[in-house]
Amino acid sequence: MAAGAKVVHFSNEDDDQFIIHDNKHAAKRRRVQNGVHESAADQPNDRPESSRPKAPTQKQEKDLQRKKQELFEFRKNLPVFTGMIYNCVDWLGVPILTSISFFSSARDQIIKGVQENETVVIVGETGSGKTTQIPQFLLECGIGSPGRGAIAVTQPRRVAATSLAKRVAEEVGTTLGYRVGYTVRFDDASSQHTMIKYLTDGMLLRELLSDKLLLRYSVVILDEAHERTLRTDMLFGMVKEIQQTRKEMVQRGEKDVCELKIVVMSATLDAEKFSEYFNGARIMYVSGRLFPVKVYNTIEPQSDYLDAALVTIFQIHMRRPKGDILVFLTGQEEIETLTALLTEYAGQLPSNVQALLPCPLFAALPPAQQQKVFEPAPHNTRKVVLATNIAETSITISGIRYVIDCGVAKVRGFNAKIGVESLLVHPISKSSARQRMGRAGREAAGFCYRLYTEPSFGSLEENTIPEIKRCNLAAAVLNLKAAGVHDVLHFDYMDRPSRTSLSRALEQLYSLSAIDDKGTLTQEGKQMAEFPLDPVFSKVLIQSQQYECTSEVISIISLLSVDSVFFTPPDKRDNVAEAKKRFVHPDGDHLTLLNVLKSYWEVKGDKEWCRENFINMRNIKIVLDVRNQLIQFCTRMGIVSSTSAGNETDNILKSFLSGFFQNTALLQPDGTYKSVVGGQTISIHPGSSMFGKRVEAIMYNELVFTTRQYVRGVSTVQGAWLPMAAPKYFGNSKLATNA
DNA sequence: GAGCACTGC
Repeated sequence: MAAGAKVVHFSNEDDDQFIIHDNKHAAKRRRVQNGVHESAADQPNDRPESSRPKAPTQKQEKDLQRKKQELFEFRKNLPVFTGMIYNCVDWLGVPILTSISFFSSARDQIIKGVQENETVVIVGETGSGKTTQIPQFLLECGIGSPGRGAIAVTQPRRVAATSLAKRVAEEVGTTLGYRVGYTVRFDDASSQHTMIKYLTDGMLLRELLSDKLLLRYSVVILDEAHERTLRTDMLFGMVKEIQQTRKEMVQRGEKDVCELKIVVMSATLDAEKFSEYFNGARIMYVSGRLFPVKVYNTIEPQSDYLDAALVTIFQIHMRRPKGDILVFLTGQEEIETLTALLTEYAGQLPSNVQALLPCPLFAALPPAQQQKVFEPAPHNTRKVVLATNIAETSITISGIRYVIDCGVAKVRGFNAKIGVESLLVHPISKSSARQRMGRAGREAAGFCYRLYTEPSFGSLEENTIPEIKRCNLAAAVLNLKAAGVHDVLHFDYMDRPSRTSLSRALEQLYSLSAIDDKGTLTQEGKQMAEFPLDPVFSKVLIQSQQYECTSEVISIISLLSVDSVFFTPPDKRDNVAEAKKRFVHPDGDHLTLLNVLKSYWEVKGDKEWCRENFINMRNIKIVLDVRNQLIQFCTRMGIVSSTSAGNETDNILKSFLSGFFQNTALLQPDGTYKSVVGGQTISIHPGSSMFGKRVEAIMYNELVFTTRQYVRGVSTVQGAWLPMAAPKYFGNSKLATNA
């Protein structure tokens, strides 16, 4: 390689490399001061209003039928409709035709498959139409019917559930919420007439609490099963058990019960694992509609993938035909750094070359700016989307023909032994790398540039570790107990969490008095499980009655349920810090957050005020939704939600301490803080109002290890409060005697 | 002195 110049060499590439001057120093992770964000406050997020679940009028009926007919022309050409169904694939994933496949359509085979088997695993690539069509097939053949029960289709994400329901309602020819509908948090477009219901997996878990055998459904379709979210994994175990129970009930001749069909849908080829778990369920493969993607790996390992990404972007830009580029990076900071560098270099491009438009994309970005990613690039311009993992599953962008994959991602972890969460950069799995690659082949043949060598790819884990094995299970275990699963240690998990992790969750629930020493749910535990909250928050909310500050506690819990009520454009960090100071309460973040909400109410949510104070309007709206929902739950459970602490703000903090007594730290003589549980040195996150302050004791909302053990959501507490907050926990400790 | 992947009830 020439001195002072840098090229990234990929496998299979021809030799004419585009060379730009070595920018290694420029690419260092410096904080970018001149970002590209223009407006501070985002646009209000207008959540689509659910249509009222009514039967269509005669006129509507006519329009609906016309639309249905139009859509049918498209539907009938989908692979899942008339394509091939394969019973098996060879080791490369290439389908092997079997004789049955030739005699009937894919549709008929799928129907037959579900009719003849209690559980079916369907593997289909993106574009096969499985998620929209299969529920309709099952409705048309009568497996889903008013007599037998409805069809539930679970999705890991809200947007997917709502948009799929809208589409399928049109295809079926019904008004949304009537025969086809959806149920997600804060938004329900379903009725007793709904036969196909799309819902988030979390929502089905909640329905399980009141309908323990899911009797209103005859089929449960678990979609996107390969993602292995915590909730999908919990559903696996629960529906498997329910299926067995209902089968036995039918065999005993009980009335008003039919067997439960389970359909597991997955995009990847790990179907054997699902099949094995579901007692050898039948596997069916549906062909998809993905275009081929040519993969390049670097010849040498890259020490700085950000730098390598920058060079690769220009290599593609100068030498490859039209088509937008999607770059996978790990986080906001990297994205902002690369956006700035790209803007800088793009300005130096010769005038005969098309322009380059960087578009950052990450979850914390305000919706108005996320929207820019979807707008087609201006004439003679190539769009470069710089994204986190959000573009791997949650957001699909059209026009992408080139993917650059850095091979790493930030992953949430949980060390059950010491009970600490972490957020660290980790190599992705092969399946994740394939998923990223596939983003280049959705509309035409594409190209994927991996910024790591082929042997490195070979050494990656096959699949991402399921979430259930790397998170705090307290909420999940409480949910299981409330749904009637007493023995959570021997529950039928597809991937069993470690014993340490389960024990820790049980211990935590015991310390919160949610379960007794036999592991049985207490009265308080039952109440805690009702709330759509982490058990710790539920505990605080229940305890707030004694401290007479339920109103404030509900507000603060709602505020803590979003990442941040502020929005920080990269070039306005100082201004944001300045704005935050206006709300600071000397006792810390809990009461500071409350001040933000109070101020927001005082100005009645004025948009200009929000802009001036860098208030994240999308998140404030979520806060208000959560708050309203919590008030509703309180009313239902006989908790007076309007009780206010007035000026007794200590009571608010004492309430929080009754749940968060384990999340406390004491000031050491050297000025650092040491956690009460575990005795670790922790640092207050720079985003906290308590940053740099020294007080006797602090309580924090969360502890996450990134570059250090950082605590966020921090407030001052008095050491003397600790034994009062958790007598069972601190009763014999030194702290209690000192106090 | 200095920083927060993504979902969901």
